[in-house]
Amino acid sequence: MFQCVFSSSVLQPHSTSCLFKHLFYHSATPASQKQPEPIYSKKTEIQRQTVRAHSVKLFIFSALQVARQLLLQQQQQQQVSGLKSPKRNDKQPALQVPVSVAMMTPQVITPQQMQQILQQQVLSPQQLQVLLQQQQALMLQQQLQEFYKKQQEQLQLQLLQQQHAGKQPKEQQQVATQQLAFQQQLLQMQQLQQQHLLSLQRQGLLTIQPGQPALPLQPLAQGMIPAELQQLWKEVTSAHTAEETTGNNHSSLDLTTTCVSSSAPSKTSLIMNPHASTNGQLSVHTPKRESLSHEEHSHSHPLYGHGVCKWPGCEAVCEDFQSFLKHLNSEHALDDRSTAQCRVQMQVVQQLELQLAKDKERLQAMMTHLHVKSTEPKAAPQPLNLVSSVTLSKSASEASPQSLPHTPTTPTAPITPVTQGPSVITTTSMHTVGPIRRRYSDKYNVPISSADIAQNQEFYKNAEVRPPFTYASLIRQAILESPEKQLTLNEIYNWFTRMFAYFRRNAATWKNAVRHNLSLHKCFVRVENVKGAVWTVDEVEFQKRRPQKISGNPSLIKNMQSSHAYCTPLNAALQASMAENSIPLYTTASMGNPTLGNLASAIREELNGAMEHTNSNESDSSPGRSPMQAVHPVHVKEEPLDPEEAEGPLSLVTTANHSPDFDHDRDYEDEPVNEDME
DNA sequence: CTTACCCTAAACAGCA
DNA sequence: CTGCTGTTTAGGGTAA
Repeated sequence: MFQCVFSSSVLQPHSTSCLFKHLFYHSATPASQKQPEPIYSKKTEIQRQTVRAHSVKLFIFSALQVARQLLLQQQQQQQVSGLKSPKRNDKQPALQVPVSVAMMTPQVITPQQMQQILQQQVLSPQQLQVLLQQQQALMLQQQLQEFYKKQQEQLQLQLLQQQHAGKQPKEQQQVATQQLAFQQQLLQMQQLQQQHLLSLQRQGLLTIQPGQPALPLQPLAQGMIPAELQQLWKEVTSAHTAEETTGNNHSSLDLTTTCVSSSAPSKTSLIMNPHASTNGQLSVHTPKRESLSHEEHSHSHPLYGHGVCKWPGCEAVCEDFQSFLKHLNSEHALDDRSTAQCRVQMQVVQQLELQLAKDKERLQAMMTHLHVKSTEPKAAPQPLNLVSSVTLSKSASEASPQSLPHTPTTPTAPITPVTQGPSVITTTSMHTVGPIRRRYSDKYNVPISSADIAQNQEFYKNAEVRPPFTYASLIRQAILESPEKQLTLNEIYNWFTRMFAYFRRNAATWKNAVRHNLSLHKCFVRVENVKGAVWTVDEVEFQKRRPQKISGNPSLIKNMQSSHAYCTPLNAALQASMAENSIPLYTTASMGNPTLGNLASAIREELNGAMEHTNSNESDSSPGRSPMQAVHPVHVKEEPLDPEEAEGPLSLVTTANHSPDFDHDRDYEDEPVNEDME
């Protein structure tokens, strides 16, 4: 698999030729910000620009081709999966959605329509997913075309400027050219990053085949100390704002804006926001495109802009600021819902911060690459083997009133903790384990939910989101995934930390819960072994609990639809927000299917599994209930440092009730976990 | 309102 | 003594 980390992975692994062009593009980018050549004539510069333009052209073209290819693949995929494809259009890939939808969506479905679709549940989750894919593909295409246009304009402008500058003294001209080139390079990077995000997101949608090997992850802030990150961030942001204010290269920025804004609304309103759907407020939808493009009017209040309440998922229209305040106080008072939404937002921020850190590092690598040619072999491939979720804990804005004393024994910056390293390994091993999973899935007739756990493990492995499974089912899953169908307690612990980022902290809490569950539930049998004691699953006993437990599943359905509870909406909203920001859930490369569609389908399948179980008493592996349903006030207490486990603040989910006061400065480094016990 | 389920917390015992 | 493992109890939340 070839994947250039150079922020333009639109090309990703699909085409070698694309990759070559892609690399050509990179190498053809002007090294002007490097040491200026002694004789740096205008001609040379123009030649370079021409070459670059050509490369960009190639790049765009091939990206478009790839986009088409992907669309075709999707179509095939759909056909395989039995979805009806009404027609196929060569020019414009046909939206393979029910006619009612397709008819009103010649191009991009509006948020309202999305919401409507979702509400009416016209589509199955798979169909929704497909729809989303297509929407994204369409948008990508549009954006790429736009990007191409902008690039051309930009280059023309550049050439003009250079011609004009030719009358100036040579030195001045040289400096100006270099500055321009560098600035544009920076801009391009930003654009490419956006492209990259988008493409990653799309890829996340596309790589849903369980057997598909996961791509290696990016390092998050490998080798970068927070200060550096901050500095970099400053640089980037200042550059960005400078460009925005000058408006000089605004054309290039437009794409970025469009990219975000155009992809935002649809997904947002699609997934997010139980609230709006329940309140029926979505009818008054104002496209986020406006509110995102310029923020001038929203200075007064971060939650108010363009006459719309910007509370996540609200979008209620408020005539003026006063009515907004009224609305804010009435609709978003301090209640459970708001608290939950706040938690969601916190997680979103957390994810975004992570993504930001990651992309900053990528940007730096790119800049480094462009500055110093000698490092170029190292720049791209190096990150591939590394994992990113590390700094999740670091930049995490988790709320923990008492977060201080938890600093692990290794408070240093972004190490690649052992917890992470293995996570990559397990990513691949996960897939090798696939057959095993399938085996017992078949064996226990639980292909759906069990597979869901497994599928979405790619997501939970990296996202610090609480898995919506009970401890019991997770333990069972862990044990069943083991070759011997038995695990020691410590191995179970390791499985938890390995498979779920969420369990890389609060060790004392969840470990206690694990032990508690092991002891409490009859389905877990302790077996004395030569080496010690191992835990096994008594499947019969486990099934016995199911009928009782299953009663909780319809509630989950209800939760999903009415969104009263936080658990599922939390995930969905999180996904939505990630999607909204074109964030590929920050480990997209490695995550098989962290997408809305998959999550939705996973949940749906889980529900189906539950329903099936209700009807036929067939076995099922995962309970429908979510631990998140219990949102307890947590009595924060000092946890002893566990040399083996990551210690951190209590999770956002459990602590958010207390304190919206986020501690951004704390290090949440995970401790190395002794994995290789198996 | 009751019941079942789930979660967290915590006390406690046994063992290395 | 400390830490891990395992058991048990208590209490709170959710949902049928």
